[in-house]
Amino acid sequence: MFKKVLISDDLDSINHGVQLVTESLGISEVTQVQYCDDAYLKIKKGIMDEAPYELLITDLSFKSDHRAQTYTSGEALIKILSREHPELRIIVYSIEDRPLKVRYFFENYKIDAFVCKSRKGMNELKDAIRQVYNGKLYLSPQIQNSLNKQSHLEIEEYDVELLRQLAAGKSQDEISHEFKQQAISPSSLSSIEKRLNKLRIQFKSNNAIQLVAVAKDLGII
Amino acid sequence: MFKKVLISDDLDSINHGVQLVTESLGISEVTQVQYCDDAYLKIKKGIMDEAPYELLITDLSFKSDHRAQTYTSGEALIKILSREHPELRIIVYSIEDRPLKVRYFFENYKIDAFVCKSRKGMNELKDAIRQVYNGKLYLSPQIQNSLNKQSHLEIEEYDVELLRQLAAGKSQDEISHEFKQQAISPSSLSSIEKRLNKLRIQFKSNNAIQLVAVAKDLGII
DNA sequence: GATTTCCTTACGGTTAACCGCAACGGTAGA
DNA sequence: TCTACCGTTGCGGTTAACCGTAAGGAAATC
Repeated sequence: MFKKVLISDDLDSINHGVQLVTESLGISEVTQVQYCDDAYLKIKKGIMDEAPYELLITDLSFKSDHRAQTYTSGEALIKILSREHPELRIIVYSIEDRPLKVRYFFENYKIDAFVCKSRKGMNELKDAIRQVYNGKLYLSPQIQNSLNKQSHLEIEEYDVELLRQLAAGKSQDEISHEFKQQAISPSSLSSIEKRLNKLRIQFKSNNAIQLVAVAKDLGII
Repeated sequence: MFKKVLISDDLDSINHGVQLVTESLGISEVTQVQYCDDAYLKIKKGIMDEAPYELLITDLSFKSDHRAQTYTSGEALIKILSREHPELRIIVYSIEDRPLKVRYFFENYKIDAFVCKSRKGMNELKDAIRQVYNGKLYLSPQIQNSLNKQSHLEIEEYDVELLRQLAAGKSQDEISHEFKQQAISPSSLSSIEKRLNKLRIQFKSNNAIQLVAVAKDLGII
């Protein structure tokens, strides 16, 4: 089993719950932090001391407070760590359960497990730690279909940007000008209309208002 | 100190964290549940057995799953309990920290404390239990200004319904008919236009699309 | 090299949203 | 009682969104 594990979650209640899980697995050295920056520093220090952490269990969302932070989210932390220390195993433990988001993390950052905080989250986390220790990936049962569905795959970065601009209150005409200026293609008003029409059909929406609402529900924007 | 306490939170990690707090206060009989319906039944049973729970510590948001529930949220649970058993002390332990929401619970349900899940949530919860035991109210420091009513900007139920209908893809004309049918006043297209205009100004939105996006971000819908 | 296909763009017509103005009715205060 | 005020409703004009169609161009296919 892992010997040295780092737990990173801003909520103290959760941190204690996770610590309970690691202890039940007989992991000797477990450290808790409540800020992503602290997690980063602990991991760096572990490597310098030649006693590196083998596993990071981290939340995604961290409330900001008076302490200024370099890494303000679990994603930022995972991003830098997965690049600088690809040998570090990472388990995401989050309330997030939208398939698109889950897949995003596996595809972009090579995480080892994604466990959804839930009624059975602690048991799932225990399973996840075991699986990851054996070199396997782990996904909470409720999101196990997240990795192979291509239904959401059709959304491009362009569409996301379009939806973001809409949600920001821009008119289609303004977006057209914006895209022309940024040399984003296609940029004509007509193309933007057509693309939005496609998205409306895809997401079964009556109009742009509902479209943005649905996109927000799905975590696309 | 309290002798019999009920903890209600769907996340097992949190439940364990809260249990740790109650144990540290020397509370002998602590029960955990993960569904609001279970909380309601336990409390009813306690009264029937003439060994009632003195304190309920509950979350607000509960994920729904395969189990059909009568009470699907902490609010529904608190609503019924505060009416049927006003002698029961209630502490809300939630990630919610928006002043309007916090004040809403104090004004409508006579809760005894509102503790925000946070980095220091467990300590605050401990303080809250002590204060409530001494017959006082408790508020997490970060929301202590929530109770003074400064905000005339309060959103009415009517506005929320309007925004929901918009987000569901209804046109203003359709909403007008809908409201007429349900005898919701005002229902004229003109009034709906005017109300939406007011909301747009209030939330600094350019159009209905951005308005719905902002409302979703704020958790209004 | 010609044809097909896909994408971008343009344009006109229809519908819905947005905006200001004014009329109506209920209410509270003079 | 009169009047000022406020919220609701109706209406006309302007703007933006929506929708179908078609022209133009690039890449792909044959």
